[in-house]
Amino acid sequence: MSSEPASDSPRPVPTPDPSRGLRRSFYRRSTPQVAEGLLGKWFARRLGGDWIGGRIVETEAYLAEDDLASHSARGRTRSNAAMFGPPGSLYVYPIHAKHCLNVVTEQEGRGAAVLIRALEPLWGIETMQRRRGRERLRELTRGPAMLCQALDVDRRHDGVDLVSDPDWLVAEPSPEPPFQITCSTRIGLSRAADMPLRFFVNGNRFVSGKASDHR
DNA sequence: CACGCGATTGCCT
DNA sequence: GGCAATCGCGTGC
Repeated sequence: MSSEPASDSPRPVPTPDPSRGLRRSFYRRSTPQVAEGLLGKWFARRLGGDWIGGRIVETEAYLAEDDLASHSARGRTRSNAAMFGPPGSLYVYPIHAKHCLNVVTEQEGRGAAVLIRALEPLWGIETMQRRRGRERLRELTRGPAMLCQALDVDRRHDGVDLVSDPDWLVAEPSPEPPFQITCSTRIGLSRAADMPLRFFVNGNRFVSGKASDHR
C-alpha cells in the first residue's frame, strides 16, 4: 500500500519560503550525493507572482567522467555549455520536441548535473493543469519533459542560477514526512544503461515509470 | 545541407 | 507493452 493520497485533491502545504533556499555548497558535492539529497526538497518557480512547483521525488545523476550517457561525455559544445556552469544553475536541453531540466553539480567546468525527473505537484496546480492540458495530478509532473511543460521551462532558462535568482527556489521542505529512497538504473538510455544513478522516493505515485518500479 | 537519433510522451493494440 | 510523432543538434558528405 502506498502512503500517498488516493484522491487528486491537493493537500494544504506552506508557501515556498525563500529563506529556506539551498545554498551553493549543497550542489558543490558529488553528483550522486546531490541527486539523492534533492529528493524531498521543494522545487518551484515564481510565474506571474505565484509559485508553481512541488516536491522532488525522482532524480538521475549524470557524471563528468566515465559516463557515456552524459551530455558532457564528448566535451563542451554550444548546446551543453550550461552543464559546465556553476553548481546550482540550470542546464535545460531539448529532446523529442520537448525539454528536460538539470541542476548543475560539483564545480564550474566539470560537466556534471542532476536530471529532475518527477515532482509531486504542490503549488500552481491550476496553472500546471492548463499548461499540460490535463486535469489529473498524476499527469502533470510525472516525467522530466512533463514537469518542464507544467512549469513552462525551456531553453530560455538554460543557465539560470537557482541559488541567487529570486524567481526560482530549491528549498528545505517544511514539514517533511519521513520517506525511504531507492536507487536503480537510469531510464531510457542506450549507453551506460547499467549504472545505478537513479534515485526515487519509495512508493510515491508521482515517480515515472511503472508502479512496480517504484519499489 | 541531408540524415539519424534521442536523458520523451501519449495513443493504440 | 509497442510504436509513432516531433525537432534540435551532431555528424558527415
